[in-house]
Amino acid sequence: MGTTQLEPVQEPKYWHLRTVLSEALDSEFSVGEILPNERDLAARFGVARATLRQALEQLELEGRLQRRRGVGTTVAPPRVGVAVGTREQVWPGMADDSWQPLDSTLVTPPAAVADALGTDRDAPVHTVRRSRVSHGQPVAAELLHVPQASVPGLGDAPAGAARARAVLRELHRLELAHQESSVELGSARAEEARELDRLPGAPVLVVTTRYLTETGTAALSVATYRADTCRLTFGDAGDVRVHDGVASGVG
Amino acid sequence: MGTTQLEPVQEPKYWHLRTVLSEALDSEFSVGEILPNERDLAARFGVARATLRQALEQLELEGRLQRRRGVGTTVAPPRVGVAVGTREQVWPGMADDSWQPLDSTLVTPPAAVADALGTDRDAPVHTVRRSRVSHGQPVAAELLHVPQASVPGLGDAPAGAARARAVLRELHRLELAHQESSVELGSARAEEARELDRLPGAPVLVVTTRYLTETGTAALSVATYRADTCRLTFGDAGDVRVHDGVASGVG
DNA sequence: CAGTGGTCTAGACCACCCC
DNA sequence: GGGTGGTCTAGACCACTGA
Repeated sequence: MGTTQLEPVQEPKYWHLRTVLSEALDSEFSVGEILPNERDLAARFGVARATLRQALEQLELEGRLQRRRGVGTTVAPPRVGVAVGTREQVWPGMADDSWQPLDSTLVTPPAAVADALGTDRDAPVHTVRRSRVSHGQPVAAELLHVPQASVPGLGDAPAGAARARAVLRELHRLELAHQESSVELGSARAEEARELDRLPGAPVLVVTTRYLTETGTAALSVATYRADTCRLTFGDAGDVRVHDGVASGVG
Repeated sequence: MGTTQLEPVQEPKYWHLRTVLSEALDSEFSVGEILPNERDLAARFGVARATLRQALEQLELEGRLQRRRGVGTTVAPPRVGVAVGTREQVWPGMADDSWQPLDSTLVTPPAAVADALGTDRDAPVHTVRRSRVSHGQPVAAELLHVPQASVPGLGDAPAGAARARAVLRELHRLELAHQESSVELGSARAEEARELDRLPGAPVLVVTTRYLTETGTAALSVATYRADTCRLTFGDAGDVRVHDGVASGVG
């Protein structure tokens, strides 16, 4: 990061700055290293702090940087690939323990959930909260909605994680016919942000999955993944990595 | 949007403002409607324009608003679901004409592409540019990398779209064994931004797909989708919509 | 406590669109 | 030209971290 001044260009300053910093990250910094603080960096490049922050925000969005209040800005490790769809269709919580059940409640769900499940709007639904951890860091928070009708044999498990596991166990008795997912960009609400160790509004990838039996929708999962640290993989695409931290191409 | 003042709360102003505006959008605006301009809105809520803009940025990220310089801010339609992975595996450009071939060049690719393809770093690769349109709007730009070795029978098609189609046609002669994809957040570079009718840095969903034959990687696709307008669907999840424009849950 | 990133302000000017 | 959103500034204060 030897350069001290930005040459005048016909390109927004923050965008040019992003490029300059990005190249500096490639060549002069290693993962985990702490960058100079924002006030120093801004002065060094001769821009206002707000402008510098715009560039840093871009780089954070791209998973290149990690910023923590009171601590500083560090160089982020490459995004972790998290499998969200494998070739074989399985119930949530079956052969896969990257998810950890937290608790479960029985409530009448929001209208949108009832509609997606195809149940009556006042039909009770078990909502199981699960958390996904990868490399020691929380990467996703999930709400799994299971209509009470899908798990009629559910006993009286004690509240908390035990009850969540009981719901999943009952679900596994059904035969899964099909599952379909969608991915979109969202922003973390207060509660999710806390679970994911981010601030409210942090960008997340929202994965909505519908689990279908022959007779209808047996469960609906809404999982929010940290967009800064995660790369979602489908069909075991473990290690495809092409772009330079950015939507990429032939440079 | 009757309210004029924000009650003091222990929550960032822009975040509270986002919530207020979000509710106003639900109840008092319809798709396509134009909001008051930023200066007026800021004054109406008694905040600086920068703070208001922070709230609008959130809502735009969530696909609730669309902002265009020189025009104004409008209420966005619900995100369109675009299929990126169907149960059946097919070559790009086969039974699916939502993609439009633009042109094709034969070059030695960036090292990252060569590595992902498993070819020598100096091996020539056809790079096919394609564009995807949905509901009359461009939603994605793709670079499809096909090693020359994958399409040995390629004739001398004229440059441009014809040549791009020829590459795809040759590719279809191979037998597809497997395909794997990953999705991550990125930001649009200058060229992609132009193709997608956005500004540089706009958030995009980057879908990287590897097409495999029995003998190795036959092609590599890097597609960037507009994150504000698209919901990517896997396994024909056409119309699952649960959250309120946000990473959602049981309110 | 000092130092960090996060929020917020009140202004200015620019790039773009449409009339 | 007049109006829009996009960029940029120079400052202030707040919330959080860790020594």
